[in-house]
Amino acid sequence: MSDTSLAELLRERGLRLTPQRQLILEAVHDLGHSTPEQVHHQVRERAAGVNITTVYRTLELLEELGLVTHTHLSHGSPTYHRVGEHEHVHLVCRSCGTSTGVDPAVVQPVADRLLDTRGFQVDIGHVSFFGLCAECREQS
Amino acid sequence: MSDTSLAELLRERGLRLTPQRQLILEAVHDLGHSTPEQVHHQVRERAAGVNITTVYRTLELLEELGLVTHTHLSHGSPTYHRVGEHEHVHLVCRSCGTSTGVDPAVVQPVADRLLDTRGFQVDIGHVSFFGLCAECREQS
DNA sequence: GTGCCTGCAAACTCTTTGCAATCCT
DNA sequence: AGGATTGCAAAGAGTTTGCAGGCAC
Repeated sequence: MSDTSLAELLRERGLRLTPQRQLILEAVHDLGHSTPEQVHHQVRERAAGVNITTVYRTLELLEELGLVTHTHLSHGSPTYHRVGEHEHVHLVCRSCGTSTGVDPAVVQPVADRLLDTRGFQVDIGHVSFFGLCAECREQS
Repeated sequence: MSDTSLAELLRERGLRLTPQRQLILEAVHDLGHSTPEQVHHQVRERAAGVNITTVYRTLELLEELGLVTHTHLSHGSPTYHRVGEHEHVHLVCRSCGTSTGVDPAVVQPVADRLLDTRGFQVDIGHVSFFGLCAECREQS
């Protein structure tokens, strides 16, 4: 069904449905959150010829279409994930690097307050918190 | 006084106090939040010969010493700022790119809750929210 | 004097761009 | 057929590393 909506969204704009675009969208859905390089790897398991350049261009396109979004976590690379029901807040551990998701409802009160006091509309799907996860806290 | 603590921290580790290190720390303090390149520019106004490499190495060192921290905002480059009283949460507008600071107390309740429910200790000095600022919301 | 630091240049990673060939519609 | 799309290679940002000379201590 995501393929259907992809095809429709593309057609609306006079763009084309290609195997690469289907595979890349599928990879983002399957992987949860992932960097362009991780998406590339995943896609290559199915279709070896797909170029990293195409991954970048397609992720940008999918973002314009509103099918995926990206967030900047700790290091350099952005991570992409699907748009939709499963939006989440990232908890990124600065020690071990792992990233877990929590229900965005947790930050809703803060988002509401910032909208009231500052007029700033927080994008709840893009929130990341850095810090220390439970395991790493125990070790130190 | 920050110079004093810099000197002490360095000496404790057998490291040396150099003009570059003083200038770079000062630049971070003066600039608020800034990228390595911005720090480099600021430092160069006082001492033209300082190399960008040194800026990178020194920022990393200052972070180890606990004098500065960095956050990843929207695009590629990280932004550094001093550690201390003036910690703040960043509100980054995805439309115009501006970044404003708010009192971290705003997210304290969320941080507390995440510590309770997940054991995750949020680093309040590193929080960034993406979204739309008041001005950009009006325009659309 | 010792060895930490710096500057320079080159290497590296991640991402973008130009262009000709290819493929969707 | 016709123009969007891809792959390849090269160019670009941003960052890191190696090494020889210089400087803090």
